[in-house]
Parts: sequence; structure tokens; C-alpha cells
Amino acid sequence: MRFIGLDQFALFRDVGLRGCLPDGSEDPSWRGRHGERNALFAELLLTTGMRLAEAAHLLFCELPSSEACHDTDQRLFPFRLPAAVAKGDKARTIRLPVRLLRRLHDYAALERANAIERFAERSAVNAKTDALSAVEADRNMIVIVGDDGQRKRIRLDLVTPHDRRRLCNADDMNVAPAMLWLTETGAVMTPWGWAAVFRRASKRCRSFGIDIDVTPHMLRHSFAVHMLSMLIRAQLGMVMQDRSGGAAGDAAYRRMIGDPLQKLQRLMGHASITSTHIYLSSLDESRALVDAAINDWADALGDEETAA
DNA sequence: ACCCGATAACTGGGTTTCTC
DNA sequence: GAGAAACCCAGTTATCGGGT
Repeated sequence: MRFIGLDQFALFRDVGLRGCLPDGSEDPSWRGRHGERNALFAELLLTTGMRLAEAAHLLFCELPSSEACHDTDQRLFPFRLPAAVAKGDKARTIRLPVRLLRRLHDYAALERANAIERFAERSAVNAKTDALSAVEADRNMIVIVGDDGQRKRIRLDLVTPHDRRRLCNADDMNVAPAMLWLTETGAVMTPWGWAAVFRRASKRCRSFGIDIDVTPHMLRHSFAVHMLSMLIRAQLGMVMQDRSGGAAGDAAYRRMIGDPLQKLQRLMGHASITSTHIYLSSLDESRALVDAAINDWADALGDEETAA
């Protein structure tokens, strides 16, 4: 398993995906056209820990509304990841940073809207016999018209990735793809399309001597390792409080390791806790995090002994 | 802890699309 | 038209979950 630090991610995002030079300045020779879209997708993977296929198959209508994310003073927005796109059909709730959600709506209002326009202009080329036309759609369900002309209501969390790629929003005037992530011609960005984006970005980084090879799944691993270290640190703080309050004991120690792992298991959508355990060994690789936690722990114990 | 099958992710190579 | 970026497909590899 491989993961990257936040500094390395920033380099990958800015140099590889956005086409900047390593010093952060603009690269006039950069020809990429989707730098912001690609950087946003990478940040989505890193900040939520979603699998590539999960993030790639989100529908625009599933996103919390633009108004909702502007009205809230919360930093994170709970988002129910649909069962049909999650591995093993297991829906789970992830936390979407509101800052990112606003940028997703910005992307939808500009780049995605342009792509849909291109799609409409090329409607003769894009006409697909297997398209699934939704005449109504909201965050929970769509209404499609079947071959027999009957309207059918379908829950969005039951729409498979294959059908999501076919799904279009249709009214009397236009047909527009329903997926969130689109290519510049309005086609659906597939998981293998994203894999290629990451490959090119890594190659560009290496051309500047930045020795990284980032894949979408690496960002999920990175999310897990960072989240676990932060959960353990937060838990260490709670254990300190327990000890100072005189309620030390096995329960506190169990919580120190057990709770963060269980929280991470839920966030990652692992069916088995053994899959989550692999990130403990990754923490060993990231010695600085472990050392910092141990130092905190040692300092606290030292304080107690001095007091005694 | 290990093994195995199912599924997801990655890669290489080819094609298409776009900009200059 | 050339070159770069974007996209797609098929084969391979890695991950994950469940059973023992």
C-alpha cells in the first residue's frame, strides 16, 4: 500500500494536474484544459476517502444544493454515498467539506455547463440508443419513461454505475448527461479516464524531477492514514482527560485504539475491521506521526510522575 | 493467519479530439 | 498537419471480504 503526504499531494495537484511550475508560477507551455476539474476530483478523493468508482459515478442531482452549502455555517456536510455505487452495495455516510462542495457547484456552473452545451451541439453524434432518459430528478429519485411509455419512479441509490453512465436529464428541449463529472464534449468521465488523468499528471511531475507516482487509490489510502493518525491523536486527548479525572482504566485504553479504527472503518466503507487494520502498519511507516503521539503520551506521563 | 474468489484499480497501447 | 491532451479498451495486478 502506498500513500502520500499533504506536501506531496499539493505538488502533485499544482504541478501535475493544474499545470503549474514547481515554484507555483504559471507554465506557458502547459496545454491541459481541465486542470481545475482534475484538481477538484483529486481533492474530493483525498478529503473523503472515496473509491475511484464511487466518486466517478456521482450524479449532479445527488449533490447537496448550492443554497444548502451556502446557508450552513458547518465546515462538513454529511453526504449519503448511494449503495449502488459503493463497493458491496453498502451505503455509507461520508463528510463532504463545504468548501469543496461550493467548488463542485462552481465547476458545475461553468465547466460542466459548457460541456453540456457542447453535448447539445453534438446531439447527432452523441445520440445513444441505450440512453436512459429521466424526465424528473432530485436528490433521492428519478422518473424515467419506459419503452411502453409508462413513467417509472426509481430510487437513486438503486441506480447502478452502468445505468448512471447512461442516464440523461431530458426535457422538451434538451438532453443532458446526469453524471457530475463530464469530459469537455459532455461525455461521461469514466474510472479509466480518471486513471489516465492521474497517470499523465504523475508523468508531468516526474518530468520536473518530482519523484511521485500518484493513483486515485493512493489518495484513499492517504485519507485513511491521515484520518487514523488524527483520530488517535484526538483519542489520546480524551484518554488524558479520563486519567486526570480519575477514570483511568481498560475502557480508556480500548477507546484509544479501538474507537478510531471503528470510526475509520465506517468512513472507508470496509465490511471487515481486518481491512482497516492494514492502516495501522502504515502508521508504522509514517514514524513521525507515531513519534509525535508517543511524545505527547510520554510528556503527559512525565507530568504525572513529577506531580506524584 | 492464511487462502481464494470476486471485484476494483492500474497499465499499455491505440484512437480521437483539440490547440497552435 | 503536428504534437499534446483526452479518451477508451483489454489484459494484468491489487484490494477486499469471507471462509477455514
